[in-house]
Amino acid sequence: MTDCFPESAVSGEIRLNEYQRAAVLDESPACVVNANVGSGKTTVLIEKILYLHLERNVPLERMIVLTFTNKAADEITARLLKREPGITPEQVRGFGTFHSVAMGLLKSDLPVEKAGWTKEFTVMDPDEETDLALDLIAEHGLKVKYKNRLKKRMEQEYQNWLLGKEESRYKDDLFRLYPLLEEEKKQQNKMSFADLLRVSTALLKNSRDAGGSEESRHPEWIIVDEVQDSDRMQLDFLEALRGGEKAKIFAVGDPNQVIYSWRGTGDNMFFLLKHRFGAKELTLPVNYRSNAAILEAANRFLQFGNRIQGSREAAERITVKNHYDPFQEAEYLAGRIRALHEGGKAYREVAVLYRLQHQSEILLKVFERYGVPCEVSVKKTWRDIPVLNWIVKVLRFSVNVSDVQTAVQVLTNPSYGEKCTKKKARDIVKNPESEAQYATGDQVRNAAGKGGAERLFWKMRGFERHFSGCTGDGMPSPEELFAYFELREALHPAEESYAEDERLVMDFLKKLCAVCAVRGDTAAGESGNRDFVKRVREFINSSALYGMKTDAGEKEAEGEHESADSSGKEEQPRNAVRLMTLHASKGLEFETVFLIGVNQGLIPLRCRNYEQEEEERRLFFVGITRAKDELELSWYTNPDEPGAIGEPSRYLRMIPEHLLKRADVRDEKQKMQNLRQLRREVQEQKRETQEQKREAQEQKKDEQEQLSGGRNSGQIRVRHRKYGEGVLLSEDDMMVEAEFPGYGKKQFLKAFGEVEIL
DNA sequence: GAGCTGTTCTTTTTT
DNA sequence: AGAACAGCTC
Repeated sequence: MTDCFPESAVSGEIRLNEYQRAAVLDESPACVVNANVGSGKTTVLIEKILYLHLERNVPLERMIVLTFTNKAADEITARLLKREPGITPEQVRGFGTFHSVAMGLLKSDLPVEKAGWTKEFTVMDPDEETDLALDLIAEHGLKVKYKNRLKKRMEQEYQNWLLGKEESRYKDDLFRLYPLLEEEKKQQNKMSFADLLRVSTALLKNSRDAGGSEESRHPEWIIVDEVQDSDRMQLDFLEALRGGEKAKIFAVGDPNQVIYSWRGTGDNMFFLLKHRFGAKELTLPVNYRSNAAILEAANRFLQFGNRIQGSREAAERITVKNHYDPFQEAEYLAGRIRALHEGGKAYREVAVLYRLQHQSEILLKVFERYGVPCEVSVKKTWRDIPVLNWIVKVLRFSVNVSDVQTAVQVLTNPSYGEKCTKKKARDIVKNPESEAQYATGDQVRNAAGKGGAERLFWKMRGFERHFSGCTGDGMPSPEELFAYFELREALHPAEESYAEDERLVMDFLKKLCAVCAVRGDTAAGESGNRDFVKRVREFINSSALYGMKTDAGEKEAEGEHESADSSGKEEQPRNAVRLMTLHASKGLEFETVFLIGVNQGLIPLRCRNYEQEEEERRLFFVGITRAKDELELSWYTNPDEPGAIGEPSRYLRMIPEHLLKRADVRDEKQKMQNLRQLRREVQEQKRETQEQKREAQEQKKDEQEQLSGGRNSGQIRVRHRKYGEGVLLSEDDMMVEAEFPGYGKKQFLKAFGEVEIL
């Protein structure tokens, strides 16, 4: 029992401890591995897959490997490929996030028609579902409370609705909205993220109950990473996928790292899964990451399982520092990190963690001033880049002409394409003149005389017809696509941003064409779509789930030009200090970690109930266990945070004194002078962002007004006894809206006769 | 709409 | 604790 894992092809140079080995070799029908923090969880997963594949002759195609995030999915395939370079993409088709695997099943294995969609369905943006819901609320005159928080509400109460509850807890029409929304999504042949899971689960169950399940439909093995992060729907999906007892299930997770239960159900999914599948529980108790002091502290915060065993000798104590306020601390950190760097520490091995997103603002500003390279971990995808967001929508409608919502969004975009009101866009989209003319291509020609909006609409409508013949060598080039949609005009060449927009769009189209071309070569045969349109649809769908990486955000990196050619290669993390929230830090590790703002009222953040407090405690646990060698915790005498008080967090008292090294940083008068200026700047910046937010909100309001009431563009003057003369903005049966210089927009009930139209 | 009172939420984020 | 919203009356 003490010998190492057999040095066969399976283990190669990898050495596993006895617990890891037991997990790899276990073949119970269901097994959950309680993997302590830093215990080599992913290694076990990889070795398990290779063991099953190479030793037990389970084809990779018969395994489903599920992760919660794309990042984790990428890591698994990358590590697998490193061990076994011969593995093809075809073999790991069943590897991915819950959502992408569900989509794969719906596209190629399950009878999605039975649920009301067709195989050509597309995937919705999360925001789009909220927009669609708002349209339906208006259309059907539904009464729904808290409309501005609709997205959150819809997510939260969706489960209840699925469980057959009749009414929302707010006693409004929300539960009448769900069926309407579902019907509309079927009409427009598109699915939300939740639909992908829900519908595939239902269809899997259905096919099993029908008894006509072919063997191939059920995998031999289902392997799940980070199960503690899954929700009820994902558990249902697993159960359906398992198809009774046909597949064996192996799941890895850590109940002590549940930090997202606020968005799912309150239960700890690790134990829920264990009980639901009657799974055998194994543990991985040995931590390979942190030094002895950090682990001993972490053990005080363990909520489930036995203590974490360390693998390293005792070392440095944990530093606890008291700073006057965030500004003073930022300055201290800048100096401290620079010193670390001069001592040979790589910036990328240093992380600053905090509870709230906006705590990064001060750090960013001060670090910049002191020349400490740093990066706030917020990933950029095409969704954050307006022009790409638009072009994706153009393509989305082009490959799914039922998706009228997207068509309207494309046509009404204020920055791209010809300006078009929502009303007009709806007319164009909802009453496409004669289908026969469109079929002959006449519409596109006729539209030449009409507005650009109509032209673009017919281009999108005609996309499938125009490119349907394209296969193999006949694939269109990015330039052809650019020309087809007449993007030169649509992107507004007169605008300052045109050059950049054109570059972004061309890069995107190049990527699209490259992927479409490759897909055909490697995946020939039944699953290889010979048809260009089909491939574009596939690309657009997977990028909806994947949030496709863009190189756009990378340019901001410092003055020095890094490798000019970043094409193809995965973006490499810049050598910079990482700033991130505790949540974002999960799964990462750093040599040196600063955890800031460990004040009562911030860590833990004010809690409503005991469960919330427990989750805050797990969050703190996750934070301190990111550190390998050096951990520094700090609290403020004068925290800026509302709700936080100038006392150390009670979590600091939970760490035994002999593990700590206390050091207070007292104010230095001279530095305070320096900081006053900064403080002013940051406050100004805050005001600015607030203003921007307000403006954005007002713009949204304007759009809505434009939609509801016909806007009067001719300047009609009005008079009011208090506000004087103003301009009429809009008017309907009940209301008059006017703008008065010095008073802004005002609305009046017509019945009161307060305003006189001149 | 304006103005009032009472209620609810505020943070963390992935697909 | 304070903002944002719902629902009421005028």
